Amino acid sequence: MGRKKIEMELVENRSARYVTFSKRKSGIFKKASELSILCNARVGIVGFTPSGNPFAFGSPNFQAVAEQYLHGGQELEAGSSRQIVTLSENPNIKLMNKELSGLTEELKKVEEVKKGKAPIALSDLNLKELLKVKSSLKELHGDIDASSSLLLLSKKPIRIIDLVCKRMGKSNIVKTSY
Amino acid sequence: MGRKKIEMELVENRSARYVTFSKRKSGIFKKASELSILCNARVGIVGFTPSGNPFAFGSPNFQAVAEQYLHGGQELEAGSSRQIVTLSENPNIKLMNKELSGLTEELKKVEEVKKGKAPIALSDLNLKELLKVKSSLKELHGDIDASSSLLLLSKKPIRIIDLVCKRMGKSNIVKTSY
DNA sequence: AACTATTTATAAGA
DNA sequence: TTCTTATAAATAGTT
Repeated sequence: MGRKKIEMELVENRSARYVTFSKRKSGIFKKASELSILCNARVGIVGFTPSGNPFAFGSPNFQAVAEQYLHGGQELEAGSSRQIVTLSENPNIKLMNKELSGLTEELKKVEEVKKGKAPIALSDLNLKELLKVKSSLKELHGDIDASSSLLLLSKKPIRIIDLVCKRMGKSNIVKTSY
Repeated sequence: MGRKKIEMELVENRSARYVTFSKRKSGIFKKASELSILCNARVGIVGFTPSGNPFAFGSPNFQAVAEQYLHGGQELEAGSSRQIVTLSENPNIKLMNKELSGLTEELKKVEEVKKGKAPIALSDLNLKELLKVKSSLKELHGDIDASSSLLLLSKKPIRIIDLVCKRMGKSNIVKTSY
């Protein structure tokens, strides 16, 4: 979509690659936002930049999705949680928080292993990563794991079907119907 | 990008909305795939369709991302896991599997609660959802939670910054730098 | 599912 | 990064 058509292959030049990434990431975020607005869908994107930094996007954000599920949804199942008012009282949310607690437990285990033994390179790495992940999760959506929120809010199972998009070629795609 | 410019608002007509969703979802998946290929980035998308069904996409798939992290990465940290050959031996993977085990434990708790008491509508719903989620997760990427994989593979913490994309308007965006 | 008139996204270049 | 602009792509309305 530019001055020239480009081949669908790695952009060799480093700086050019970063520029391309930046532009296209913005593009995808905009598309996700539009999809969400136009179709009353919810979309979350996570990934890693060319240099390994994580990035994420939510439309609307996960907290809002949860709120919508509790209060706004016109598509709530019969007999569900209309009478529940606060998020923290909702069983779904409680379960999600339990999962986060589980992560915390894992952290403790790793820390204990680390104290008891000579530091292994990988153990150190894991510990750091877990700590980062934990703080990231909390920052991201207040003690609720992102994917857990999304998945638990689902009314139907994720369906694994091949290739959504004929044009796609290489990459592995998980499709769903609606 | 069509015969007419459309307003960025809910497509009222139900069937039209579904058609739009289908087309645009394919579009986003393609974009994500291209971003991944062009920039050597990794991208995961999860969400819900207008009717509440979950959908997901990964480029490359999570398992492949893990493999790349273990073997192919030219950007591995010094002292990390080059000598480790199988995924199942990798501490990161073990931790991820522990998390899945945690989910299983949650399931057991919910089941026990259900047996002991008269079925509450919400408990039933939660149990079903958890079961679905669990099987979905396993199907999706072999006993490894999607977001956990991604997050644990990260070398740096997720950074929460406002608005990536000026054009975006409403939706909440989590930005990152690279 | 296809077909196009148009609108958008974006590759180069500054 | 940010802006501009020529082009390639995506897609809205139709068939």
